[in-house]
Amino acid sequence: MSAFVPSKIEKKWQVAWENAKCFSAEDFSKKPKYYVLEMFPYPSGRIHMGHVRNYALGDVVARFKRAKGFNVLHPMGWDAFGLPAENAAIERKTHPAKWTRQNIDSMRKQLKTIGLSYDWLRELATCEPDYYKHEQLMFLKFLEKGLAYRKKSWVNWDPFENTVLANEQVVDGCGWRSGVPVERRELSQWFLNITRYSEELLNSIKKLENWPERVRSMQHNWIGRSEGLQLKFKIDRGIYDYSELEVFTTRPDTLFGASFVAISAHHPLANYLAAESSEVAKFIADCDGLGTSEVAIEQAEKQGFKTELLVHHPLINDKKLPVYIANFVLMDYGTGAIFGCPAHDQRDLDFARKYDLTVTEVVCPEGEKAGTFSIKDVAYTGTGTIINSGSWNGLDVEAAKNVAIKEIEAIGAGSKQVTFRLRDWGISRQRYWGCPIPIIHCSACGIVSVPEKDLPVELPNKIEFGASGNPLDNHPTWKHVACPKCGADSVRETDTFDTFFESSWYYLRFVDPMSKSAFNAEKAAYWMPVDQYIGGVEHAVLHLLYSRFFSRALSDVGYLNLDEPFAGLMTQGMVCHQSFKSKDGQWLFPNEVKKGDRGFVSVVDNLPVQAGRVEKMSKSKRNVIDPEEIIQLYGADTARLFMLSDSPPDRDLEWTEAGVEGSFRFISKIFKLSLETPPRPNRQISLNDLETLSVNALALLKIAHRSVYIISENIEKFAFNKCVAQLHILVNALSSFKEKGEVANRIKHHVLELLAQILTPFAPHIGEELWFNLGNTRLVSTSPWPDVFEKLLNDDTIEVAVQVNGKVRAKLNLPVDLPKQEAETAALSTEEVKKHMSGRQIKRIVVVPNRIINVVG
RNA sequence: GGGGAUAUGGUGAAAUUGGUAAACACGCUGGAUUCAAAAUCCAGUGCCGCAAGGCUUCUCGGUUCAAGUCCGAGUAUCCCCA
Repeated sequence: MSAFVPSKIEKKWQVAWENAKCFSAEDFSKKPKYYVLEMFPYPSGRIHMGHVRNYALGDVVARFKRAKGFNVLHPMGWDAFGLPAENAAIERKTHPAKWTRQNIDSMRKQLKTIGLSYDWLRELATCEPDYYKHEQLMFLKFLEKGLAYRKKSWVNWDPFENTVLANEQVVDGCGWRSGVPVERRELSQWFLNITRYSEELLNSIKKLENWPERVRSMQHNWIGRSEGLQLKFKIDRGIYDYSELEVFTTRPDTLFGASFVAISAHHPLANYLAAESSEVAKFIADCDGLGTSEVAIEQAEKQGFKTELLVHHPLINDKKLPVYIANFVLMDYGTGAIFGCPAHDQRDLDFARKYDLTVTEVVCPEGEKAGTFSIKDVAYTGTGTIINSGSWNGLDVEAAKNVAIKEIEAIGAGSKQVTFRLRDWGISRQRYWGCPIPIIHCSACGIVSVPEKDLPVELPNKIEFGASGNPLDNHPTWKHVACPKCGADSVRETDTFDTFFESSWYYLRFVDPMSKSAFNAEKAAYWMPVDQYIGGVEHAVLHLLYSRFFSRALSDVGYLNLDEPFAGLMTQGMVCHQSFKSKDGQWLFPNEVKKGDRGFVSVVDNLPVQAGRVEKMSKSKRNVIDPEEIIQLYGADTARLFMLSDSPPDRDLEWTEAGVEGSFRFISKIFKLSLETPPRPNRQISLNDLETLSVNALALLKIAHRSVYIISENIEKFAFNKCVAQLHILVNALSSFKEKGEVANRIKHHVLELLAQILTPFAPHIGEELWFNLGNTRLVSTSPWPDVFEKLLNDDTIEVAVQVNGKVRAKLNLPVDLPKQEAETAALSTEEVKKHMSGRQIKRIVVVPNRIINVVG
C-alpha cells in the first residue's frame, strides 16, 4: 500500500480548483449572497501560525456556505503600507515598494499552499496607487463636508520613529512599536471627525447582535459617554478677556464639597499665565514630559501650580476657590478645567492632601452618620445621602445631580452636557510609506485641495532614508508644486495617512476591485454588509471602530448607504507555544530543544533547558513554529485540522507536536480509506432500503447522517472543535465496519461520500481525493451540502438513567416516549431500585421522558 | 480602584442550557505484529479501594426530586478600563 504523502495530492487539487475557477464570486447572482472576510495581513514576508488559524477558520465558513447554496464572496488582500517597509529600506537598502511587493509574492505563494478558497481575482494591495487614489478622493470629500479638518494639537511624539502616535498606540507611556517613552508636542495635524458620530456609534452597538459581547463592551467603554454639568465659575478679578472659567463635571451633586478649581496645563488661560511667569512656563513644560496617555497621567504624581486667581462658588455667597494648573487635567476632555471635590474623588483627594486644601464630605454612605462620617486617605465615590449641602441635604446622589443641574441652569451659570471620551482621529503621519494626503499649502490661498483630475498624488519613487524626520519632507523636489488656484510656488502636504485609513474601507473595495471609482454603489448594496468577519481581538477597538465610522462617513458623502459594515464578528484566540530558555538565559527555538529523561535538554549539548510558560508565539521569545515547514512535513490539511481541533476558535490554542501528529494520523487514516473505496454502485441508496439492512449497516448509516446534522449545526455556531470530534466518530465507525457484499458496499460508498462532503470544509485536499476515488467527476468543492435523512436521526429506544434519591443506580433501554406510568413500572422492577429502596417508602417518582426516572424515598 | 471573562481527569476539551459528568483527541499502561524499532491494530485509563462500594466539575453555603449549569459569599488566573 502506498503511504500518505500530502505533497502528492495537495498541489494537484489546488491546480484543479484554480482551473475550475470554482471560488469566484458572482456579482448579482440569484443565489443568496454571503460575504465572509478575514482580516487582511500586513505583508511582513512570511505567514505565521496566527494567519493559518485565522484563514482556516474563515475557509470553513466560506466552503460550508458555498455548499449550502450561497453566492460566497471570500477575498484576500494586503494591508501593505506601514513602517516596517521603511525600516527594511534602511536596514537592507531596498525600496519599500520593492520589499513590500516581494513579500506579497512570497506570502501569496505560501497562502496558496494552504488550499484556501479565495477569489484571487479580487486581490488588492493598499500600497498601489490604484487603491490609494480612491482614499485621497474620499479625504477631499470628507474635507468638503467638514468631516476632515486641520488643527494644532498636542500629540504623542515617538522620538525613535519620529512620528505621531495615536493614544491607542501608546502603551504604558511608550510607543507600541519602539518601546521608547513618548513626548508631547504641538503640531498641525489632520483629523477625521469621528466624534460627530459618537452617539450613533454608541447606540448602534446594540444592533451588533452577532458580535462578541466582549468587543461590544470594549467599544462602549472606548466611546465613553458621560452626562454631566458644564458650569461657569466667575473669576474674582478678571484677567485678559477671561471673566469666567468653564468646567465640566459628572458629579454636580458634589458641588458644595468643591475646594479648588484646576485647569489643564494647555488651557488657554494657562498659556496666558505662562507668558507672564517663567515659573508657570516651567511647570507646563514639566507636564509635557508626561505624554498624553490617560494611564501615564493617572499614574504620575498629582502636581499643581497655584495661580493667584480665585473664582466664586456659584451657590455659596462669598466663598472663593483657588485656581490651580494641574498635571492631571486633560485639555481635550470636557472643557479642560474641573472643580475638585476631594472627599469624593481620589485624584482630587490626593491633590488636596498634598496642597493642604479643605476636604468637605457631602455624600454620606449608608450606615454612616452625617456628623461623624469623615474621609481619611480614601475618597468615597459611591452612592449615599447628601450632607453639608444646604437645601440638597437628604437627597440621594442621583436626585442631587438633577437638582444641581436645574439650579445651575436657573441662575444661568451652566447647563446639562454630554461628553464623550472618544477623540477625533488624528490621521497625519510623518512617514514615507503611506498614502500621501492630497493637499497643497499655498502662502496666498492657504490650504488647497489637489484637484480631482490630478489624483492620485503618487509617492515619489526615488527616496532617501536615514536622515531624521519625514523622508517625503526631505525629498529635494517632490513637495514643490504650483498652487492649483493661483499658480504660485507652493508645497505639498508631506504627511501621509495613518495606515488604519486603508483598512477602514478595504472590505468595500473587494466588492468591486477593478472599478475606476472606489467601488460601484450597486455592488456594495448587493454584497454589504460583511456577513462574517474574522480576526484577532487586538483590533476590537481601533480598526473596528474606524471601519464603523468609515461606512457611515462614506455614506454621508454619497458613496453608499450603509451603517454597520460587519454584521457578524468572530474574534479568534492566540496561537501559543511553550517557550524555552537555555542556562545562560537565551530564548531557544523549539527545534533547538528535545525532551530528555529528566525534562527538556538542548539538542546541541544535551544540557538541561528551562521550560517557560505557554504563551503567544512571538519572535522575541522564539517560541514560533513556521507554517511552511509544517505544511511541507505534514501537509496543509493536517495544519488546518489541527487549528480547528480541540480548542474553540475564541480561545487560545496551544501548538503541540503531539497534537499535530494526531491530526496527521487522522488525515492518513482517511487517505487509507480513499484507497479502499468500494466500487460506485449503480444506484444510490434510498429510504426504502433501510429495512433490508443489517444492524451494523443501519448503525453506520445512522452515525453518518447524524454526523452531517451535527456538523452542519456546529459550523453555524463556530464550534469547529465539536465538528472535528464528530468527524472522528464517523471515521472510527467506518473503520470498524467490516461487512462485505453488495449491500454493505453500497452503504459504505454512500457513507464515504457523506464523509468527503462534510470533511471538505476542514481538510479540502483529502476531501477531494476521497470524493474522486469514489468515482465522482465533479469537484466536491462545488457540490451541494448533503441532505440528512431525518428519519435516521432518532432511535426507537433510548437509554434512560434510573436514580434513587438523585443517584444513578441503573440504566434501562426504554422505547422512546414511553408513557410515564410504564416508565415508573419499569424502573421500580429493577433489582437496583428494590435494593436501594428496601425499608423505605416511595414518596414520589419524577419521570423526565427519555432522560431520567428518579425514585424518591 | 472599576468592569468583564474563565476555573471540569495527567493534558486540550465535551455535556442536548436544570436531567446519566468527562464525548472526541492527546498522553500514559498492557497486549498483538516485528530480529528490533517506527507505523498499525486490540484492550484499559477521573480519583480512592483487592473488592463490595465510596468520592469527584476552584472553596464554602443555599434553592431543587435533581446543580458543572441557578442564587449568595470567597479564592485564583487572565483581559479591558481607570
